[in-house]
Amino acid sequence: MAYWLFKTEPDELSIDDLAVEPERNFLWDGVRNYQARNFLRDQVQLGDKVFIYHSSCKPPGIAGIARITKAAYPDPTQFQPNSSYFDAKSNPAAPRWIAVDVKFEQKFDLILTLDKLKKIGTLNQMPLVRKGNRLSVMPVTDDEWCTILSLTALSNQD
DNA sequence: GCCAACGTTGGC
DNA sequence: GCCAACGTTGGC
Repeated sequence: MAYWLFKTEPDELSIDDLAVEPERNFLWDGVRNYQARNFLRDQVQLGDKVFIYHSSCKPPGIAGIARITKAAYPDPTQFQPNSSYFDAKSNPAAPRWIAVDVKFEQKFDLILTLDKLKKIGTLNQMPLVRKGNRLSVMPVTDDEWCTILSLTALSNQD
C-alpha cells in the first residue's frame, strides 16, 4: 500500500463533503496535468491512503484522510461537453485523462496548515512545500506520512 | 485581487 | 526542437 496527497479546493469537494457520506465512493475527477495523471494511471492502487489537502482557501492545509476505492479508469468528465473539465481532443478509444474513486476515512480535528508543514524540516522534500509547486497528485513517503500523522496527534492535544 | 511560478501551446 | 506567449495554479 502506498501513500498520496491529493489537492482539492474545498468549494469543489472538501473533507466535510466526504464525511457527510462516509460510505460513498466519490469520483476524483478533473486532474488535467500529465505528471499528476501519470501517478493516477500508473501507481495509485486500490486501498492506498490519501491525505486530502485543501488549497486556495484559508488556511491551506491537510484536512484529513481518504482511501482509494477504485483504481485508474477514464475520467468521464473529459467527454462531457458541458463539464468544465471537457477535453475535445480526448479520444474515447484512448482516453487522455484518468480518475479514481475515494472514500472518507478520517477528518483531522484541526487542519494541519501549510504554514506548519513548512516548518518541519524533514518534510522539505515534499513538492507540496516547495515554492511554486502546482502538482495536485503527489506521492508521500512512509516517513512523511508518519511525520504528518504525528503532527496531527500533537495538534489535536493542544 | 495580485502575481510568481509553472505547464502547455503553437509558430517557426 | 526551440522558445515566446499564454493560461492556470495557488499562496499571500
